[in-house]
Amino acid sequence: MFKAIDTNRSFKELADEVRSYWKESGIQEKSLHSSLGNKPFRFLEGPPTANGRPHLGHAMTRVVKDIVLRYKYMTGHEIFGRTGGWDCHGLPVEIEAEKHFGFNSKKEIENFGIEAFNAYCRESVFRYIDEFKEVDSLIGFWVDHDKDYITLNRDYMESEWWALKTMFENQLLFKDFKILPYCPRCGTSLSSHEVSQGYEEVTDISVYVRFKVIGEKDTYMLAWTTTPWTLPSNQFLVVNPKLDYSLVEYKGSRYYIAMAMADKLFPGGKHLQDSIKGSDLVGKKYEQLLKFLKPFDGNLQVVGASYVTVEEGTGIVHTSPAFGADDFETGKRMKTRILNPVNPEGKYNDPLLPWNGLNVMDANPRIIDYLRETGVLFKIEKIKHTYPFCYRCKSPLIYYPLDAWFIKVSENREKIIETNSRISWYPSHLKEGRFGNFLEEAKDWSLSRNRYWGTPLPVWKCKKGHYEAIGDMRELAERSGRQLDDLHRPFVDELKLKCTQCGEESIREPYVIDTWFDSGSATYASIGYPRHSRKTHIPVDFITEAIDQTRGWYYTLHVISTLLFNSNAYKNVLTIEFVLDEKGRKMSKSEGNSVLAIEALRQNGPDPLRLFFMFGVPWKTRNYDIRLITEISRKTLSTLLNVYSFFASNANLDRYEFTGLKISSDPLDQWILSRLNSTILACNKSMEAYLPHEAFRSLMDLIEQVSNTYLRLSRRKFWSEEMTEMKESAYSILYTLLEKISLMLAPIAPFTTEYLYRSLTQKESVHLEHYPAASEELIQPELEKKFADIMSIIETVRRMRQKAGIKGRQPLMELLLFGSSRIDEPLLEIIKPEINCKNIIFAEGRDLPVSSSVKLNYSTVAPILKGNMKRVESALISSDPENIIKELRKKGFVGVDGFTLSQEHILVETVPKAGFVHDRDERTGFELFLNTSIDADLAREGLTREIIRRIQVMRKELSLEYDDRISVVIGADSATSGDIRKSVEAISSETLADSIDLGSAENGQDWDIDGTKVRILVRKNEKQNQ
RNA sequence: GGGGUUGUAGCUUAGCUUGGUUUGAGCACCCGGCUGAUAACCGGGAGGCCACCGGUUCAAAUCCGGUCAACCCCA
Repeated sequence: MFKAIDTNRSFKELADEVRSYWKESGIQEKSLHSSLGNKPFRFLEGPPTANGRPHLGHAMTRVVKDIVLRYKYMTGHEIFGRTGGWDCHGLPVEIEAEKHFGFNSKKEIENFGIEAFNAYCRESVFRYIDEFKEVDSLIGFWVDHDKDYITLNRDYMESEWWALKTMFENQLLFKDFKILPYCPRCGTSLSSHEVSQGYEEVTDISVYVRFKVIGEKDTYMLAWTTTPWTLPSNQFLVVNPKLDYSLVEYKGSRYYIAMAMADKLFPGGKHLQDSIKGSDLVGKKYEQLLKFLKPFDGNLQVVGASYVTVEEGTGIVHTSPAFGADDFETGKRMKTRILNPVNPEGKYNDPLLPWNGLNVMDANPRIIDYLRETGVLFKIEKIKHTYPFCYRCKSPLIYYPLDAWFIKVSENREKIIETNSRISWYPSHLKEGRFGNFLEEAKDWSLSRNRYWGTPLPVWKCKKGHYEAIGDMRELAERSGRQLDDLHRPFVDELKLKCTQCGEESIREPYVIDTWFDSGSATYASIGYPRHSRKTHIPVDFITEAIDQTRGWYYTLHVISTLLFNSNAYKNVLTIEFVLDEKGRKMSKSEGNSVLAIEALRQNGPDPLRLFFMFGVPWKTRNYDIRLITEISRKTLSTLLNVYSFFASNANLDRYEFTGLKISSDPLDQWILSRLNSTILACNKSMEAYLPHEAFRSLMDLIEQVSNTYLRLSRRKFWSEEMTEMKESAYSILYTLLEKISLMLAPIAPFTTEYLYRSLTQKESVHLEHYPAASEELIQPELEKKFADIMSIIETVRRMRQKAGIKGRQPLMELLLFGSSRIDEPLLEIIKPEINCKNIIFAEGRDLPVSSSVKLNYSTVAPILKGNMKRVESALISSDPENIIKELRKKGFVGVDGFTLSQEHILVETVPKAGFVHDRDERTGFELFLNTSIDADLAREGLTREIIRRIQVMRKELSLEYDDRISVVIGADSATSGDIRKSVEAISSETLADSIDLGSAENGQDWDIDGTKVRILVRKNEKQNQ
């Protein structure tokens, strides 16, 4: 027996039931701890930063991961790394903690105590992890959460220490300056995340100043800046080599300036030279503007850089490497030392400066005065712009050079570009595009953070400045003489070493590392390499995350793996776009339009949501649309369940049991088996190519055809009482369809397919089975094409019926097909009932059932006939049009009233003969003529169908079982009664009526069949025991 | 300013790799039909300068160049 199902249950309810079954029977564990084969497949989970509740975007990436992993399992892979992972460190966690305690400075944290502060951070992370796990369970993301990797675990951090030590020893980890957004009042740098919270629009004073060019008479370079306080430390001027510059004479002096800005700044100025390329200016030397500090060798010259624009300013950029990131890069490129006259409190600290001791912001107006006095100030301008302020204390940030530890990425660009060439990107444009471009410009990775909650940098420094890296806990214990349980701050800070070089005491560099190094280390640290595992999983086969990870996790994984292992970190990477709200806006907490995963699951159930994520390409944004979600699952899951329900109820009545696929000669059966196997082939191909959405689309098409074509056309087979060969074959095919579709859809909609598959097969789980392989010998592309042809013809005939105003229930005598091709006889038998036509006749060679008329084509004939037009026309009309046409066909011309007319002169019009409608089927090229004459017999058959139809409706309204028998009484006028009497047999066999009586049918239902009134009474007969 | 993606009906989209009938569906609306599984289905109506301009070609939604718009990344 096949399990009867209720097709009206919600998908959420159904999923809940399946989930309980999985739990009770340990299905998930079986899948996680077993394998259907031994091909290795390595996965790596991108660890969410667990500092917020999971939303729809999280849900989508988890669904995509799950689909790929389920597919890989079903295709006989042993999956490594099928676990979760959690990114636990970092500033976002600290900020949460600061909010909790009400802190707003580092000093407060330190007064409170790093130990207690970090203890709170650790605890807060785990609060969110529970909800992630809950979502994973609800949505069916099967990973082994007992084996999750956690970046704050000792083993994980030790792996990172190993990596950092390795890098240190290979000179890949080094200390340098970095220009960071910095708050002088708080004495701390800010992360970009923090900076972005503090932008404000302000009005500032900006200055244009002129730098005297050496060796060119009375000639200056004009530069613009909003930070006059950086002018004393000017070291370079930067131009864009590709931009056009002008030399302009203005008020007796000459100025270099970007051509685009020349007329704005020098109205009426005389252009001495235009279109000077920036590259031609490179190398020019100029005099120091404020002659206090001593510049270094190679300073005070023009250099080129592509970041210079003419959007604002002059196209010539004043550069002080201490106080700007671009500036700093320029300084580094020019291999100069940095001129920094400002101390960490934001005050000048160089006695050579007249403004020594002043806060730089306060010094600004004084410097402007000085510029004016010395004649180098060209112009002052007030501007409105956005400027970053400290989000804690509101004081303006400056960019300031700080000590920082870096990973040497820039010098290894070629390597990371080369390892990128081994990666398959989905979509492919990311490889050379967004990601590739980013690699081309890869900068050294600033690793150190002056914070508390993170993996401590395992570098110690002695009093003489010798550095040393420690690779794991045992080494640390040996060197320090103390054993630690926890590598975090503040415990690790207390350990002092003895310098191996000089014997002096070493203390740890006080930084923690960028949390992106944590997650980027997952390829090896998640398995505790090298202490707990001798092998890494590098490169893993597959990762997938949202688009923002291009510059995040994808990048850090790639860089670390390339530097440490000289390998790409992953072979295949699928990128997912964001889920937007119903109006296409980005979801955000502040807008209040973000959707929590758990809510979406509650509302839709897991499978409809999963299908929604698979509808359309994953790397295009999609709008969260509940109506669309419902529609997709209705067309697939609901349809499938209904097909099953039909199958099960009929098969149970027939006591059918599946004993293998039985293929019949029926082309309908052969066709659907061909479609099935084509689809299996397509799904395998798409899934192999990491394009699960394409597999889903193929499945949607197949499900549609199974339901609306195969099953609809096969239905009659199931009505025969005995088990015919045809019927058994159809059952076996339907069973096979349901089985294979369940298997193919299982990775995408794991709950519903489990329900369906188990109801069908009584097996343990669809998820412990192999993915179907195609029986290619059953694929018949020609037959699939022929079916598309006959479907097209059926549609065309239905259109013709409508044109002629004849219902589908009214049988017609014949359809004539004119065309060079033919349709196989068995396929004609499929068409006939669909179009309700007794005969289909190929009429090629016969005369078309049209009457033709001929008339003059006035525009072509006028020059020939001139004044004889009227006369010739009447002669033409009075002649036999058939003869005219025949002669035209034969000779190409015809004589009419003394004139010779050819084909272009005569218009032939055809009209279907009375009793026919005509249309052309575009797909097959057939000209179709449908005979619409209805004689008394046909009319009676039509009436019979109408009566049957009414009785069936009434059966349904009485909720009768398929095999319930009835008695019928029909009341009608005498002519109609006469017709019905002749059709009693047909009516009773179609409606399972034991008796059809003609009478008054009191209490029966009244029907109006196109004006004919009938009253029908239906009564259920008691079942007789056999 | 640089880089990338996307633009097909009111909405969601297929087709673009490899140029070849009149760009094909679904949702929603209206009309008609069909239905002994279905929350369905079928036909018709209305709704497309395939974003725009140019080029290649016998032929362009498709290939190439440019423009515009939206979004994303970077500065």
